[in-house]
Amino acid sequence: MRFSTRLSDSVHILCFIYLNPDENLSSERIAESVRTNPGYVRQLMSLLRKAELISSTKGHAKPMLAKEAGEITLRDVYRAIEGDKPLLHLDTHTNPECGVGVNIQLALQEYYDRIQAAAEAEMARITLQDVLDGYHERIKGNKR
Amino acid sequence: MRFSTRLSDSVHILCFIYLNPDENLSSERIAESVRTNPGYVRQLMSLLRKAELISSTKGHAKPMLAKEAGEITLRDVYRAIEGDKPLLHLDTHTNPECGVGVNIQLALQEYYDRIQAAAEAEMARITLQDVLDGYHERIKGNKR
DNA sequence: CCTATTGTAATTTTAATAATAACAGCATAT
DNA sequence: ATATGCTGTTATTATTAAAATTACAATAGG
Repeated sequence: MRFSTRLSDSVHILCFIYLNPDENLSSERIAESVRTNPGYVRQLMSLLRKAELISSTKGHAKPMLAKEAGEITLRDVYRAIEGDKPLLHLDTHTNPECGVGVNIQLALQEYYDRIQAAAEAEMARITLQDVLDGYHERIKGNKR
Repeated sequence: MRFSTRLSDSVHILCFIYLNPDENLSSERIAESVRTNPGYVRQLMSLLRKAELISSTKGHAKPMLAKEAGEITLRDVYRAIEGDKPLLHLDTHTNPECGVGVNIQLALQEYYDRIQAAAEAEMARITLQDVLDGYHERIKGNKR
């Protein structure tokens, strides 16, 4: 497959909502910024809404963050979008007649869980506000 | 794309080499255990050899670990196989006319780097020996 | 009522990965 | 030395998850 940009796109959407609180924010307008199509934006927003990170109502183009930007972490967004899908994947298709493969993979799971936990712990330390701060610094820098 | 099992398969290969030090270990024999084809096994082994994790010679079916199992970390394997490819990917295809997208993505990079570093730091704490220990415990457990 | 938009699902296209195939070159045995 | 088996490498094809696209019922607001 192509590799996933869903987390990046979701953060983009959240920032875009934060940065445009008053305007009419249709999925089409957001899609223009992400350079994708409104359907994809609405799919991601649907997941963000189910995770209670944004609020939005059918027919009304005014999505809003449901929490402060400082209260939304990258882990919240990751879990909203990816659910339990991990960063690393076992090969679950090894030869079952050769016990080595199966048991190595099962042993690996335990360590992959640790790696996943370390990554998610770091995600939990990063908020949408941090990303927005980085964004604003960049904007300032460009104006110099 | 389908998601990558290259790291898992590479660990499998390394363990298989460790566990079968004397036998004739052709890529075909390893491929049977991974349930894949010899060409794929040789591709991964080529990367492992370039990273000096194994040694092998053309025409001679006797690959060997180039280091102690306790000296090979998951980060070594990950970097051998994936190089600089990260776990999380920016969307580098946002609308350049809308500065928001571009700058949000650039701001994100800094935080993705932190997440990648956290994940790799945990990988660096896990050795092939750890995985082998987990494997042996599992084998023992099954015999009970 | 009419228009714009959401929320959702179904289908198609794209692209990274794994599978497959092919072959020159080396090692070992006979 | 010759034959056989295997490696190392490259090229091509198939597979499959992600993104793009399409469609439409349902709601908000004028």
